[in-house]
Amino acid sequence: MNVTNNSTNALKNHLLASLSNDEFARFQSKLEPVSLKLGTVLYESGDRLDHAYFPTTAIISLLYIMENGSTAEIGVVGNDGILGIALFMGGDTTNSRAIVQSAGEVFKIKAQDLKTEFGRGGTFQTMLLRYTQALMTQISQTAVCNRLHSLEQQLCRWILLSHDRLNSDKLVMTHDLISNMLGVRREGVTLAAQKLAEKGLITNTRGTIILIDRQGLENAVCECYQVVNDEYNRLLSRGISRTFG
Amino acid sequence: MNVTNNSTNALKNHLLASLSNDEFARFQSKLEPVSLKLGTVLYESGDRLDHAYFPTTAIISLLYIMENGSTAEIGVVGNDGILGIALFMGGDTTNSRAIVQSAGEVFKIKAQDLKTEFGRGGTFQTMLLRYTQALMTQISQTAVCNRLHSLEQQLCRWILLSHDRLNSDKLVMTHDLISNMLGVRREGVTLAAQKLAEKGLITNTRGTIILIDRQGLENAVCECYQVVNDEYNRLLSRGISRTFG
DNA sequence: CTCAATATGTGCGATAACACACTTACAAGT
DNA sequence: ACTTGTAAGTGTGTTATCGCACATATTGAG
Repeated sequence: MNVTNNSTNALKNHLLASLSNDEFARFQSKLEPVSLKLGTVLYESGDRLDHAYFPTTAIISLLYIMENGSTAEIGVVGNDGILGIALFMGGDTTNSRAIVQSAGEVFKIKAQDLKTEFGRGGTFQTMLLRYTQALMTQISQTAVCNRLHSLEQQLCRWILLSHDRLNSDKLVMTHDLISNMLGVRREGVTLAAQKLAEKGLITNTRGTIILIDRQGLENAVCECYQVVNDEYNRLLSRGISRTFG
Repeated sequence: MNVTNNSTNALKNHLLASLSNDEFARFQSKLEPVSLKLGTVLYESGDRLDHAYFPTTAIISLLYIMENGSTAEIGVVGNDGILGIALFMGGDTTNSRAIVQSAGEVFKIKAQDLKTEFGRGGTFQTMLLRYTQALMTQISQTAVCNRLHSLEQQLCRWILLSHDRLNSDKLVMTHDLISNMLGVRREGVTLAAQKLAEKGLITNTRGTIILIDRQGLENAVCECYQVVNDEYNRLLSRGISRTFG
């Protein structure tokens, strides 16, 4: 794989794409492309972070793990963001497990390199902070949604969120995995998925959910989905985009 | 009220107390003390922020409001932090309502003054980012707690969280208000409070909860409380403290 | 083709929280 | 002392989700 290809791919990540030519030139030699398999754990809860990751086609889920082993997702990172914000926010460690929710590619960068670039200020720093702000909205909305909305609505939200970060209508994902993300029983996901399938919004086969009626899902989802989406667009809309040259 | 008094009071806020002498000297003329009554709304959801606030004795609750009017708290800000992080994170607006949960004093600063100081870098910037990181942990843990733990446990958590940010064992707070924070029914809070009172952990009278057995509450609370506490201590422990001179 | 592993479907009783309707208790002002 | 508004307590029936046990379906490896 040559450098040009790497660079082009790296620009699929919105944050990297928002760098100025100068910034990106400095940056690209520090980026290492990595392919990740479903289920790979990038950080364990409590880990000191050695690297940060810019997903391009992979999706990473941020999971909290409770003492009794139950889990719940607080947020999800795709090509819109970066995994490893604790590096520039301070603290250097994470409270969540970061696990690959959908196989794909990420670009890896050493902790120190990321910190250095953040410390320079500039567009990159601005975008990282804005992204963190957007992620906070996502986490907050998840908190509220967990409290106030039905499992069926939340499953809609989760499917749409994944779909947005994917190129495909096909989500390779077992009910069991989804139940870990949503912090509910596996049977609950099965039931909710059946309801959505009955309504013709998705198909629901072993190990895969295929999105059929995106508009229908958007009608069925709770407001939480759109609120988060709007905030991402507002904060991260690529007025600062660049082309690779 | 003279300047010396203001300054001394301002140092009750941990973030302000972490400033270097230089930084604080520059800062203190920009700070305006304000007394806040219970229920005052400092920001409404969607507002553009004109000011940020450093609480000293007041407690501010961050509430999300859903379309159907139901509400849930995502976090709470006391003398450990700052209200208005969107100003330095970017975006300048907030998604949450900020409402005074316990009357008291805050120090107000103009949006631009805060941004300027943040832009200088230094200890202050570091502390603000670390605080934001700690707040994210609080919000995340709330998300998970909402999903996985019982109302009674969450009420414990909420009482302890408030107590930590207060000088008193007396929480002036109706069940109705608490139910808005926790995103549950008022009757649910009544029931949970009764159980805690039966166990001798609190007294439960009209409009006031008095904390009786702090250790007992800590035994009854879910793990979420301690996780958040530890993270605050880790990120914000005042190794960088100063005395006013 | 068969088996083993894995994923999904189903049934049932238990429970926590819900919605709603109402009563009781308290406190402040006239 | 009485009224009024507000806070808290109570009762009943409903619902969503849980926990567990087990049946069925699908897939991949041998």
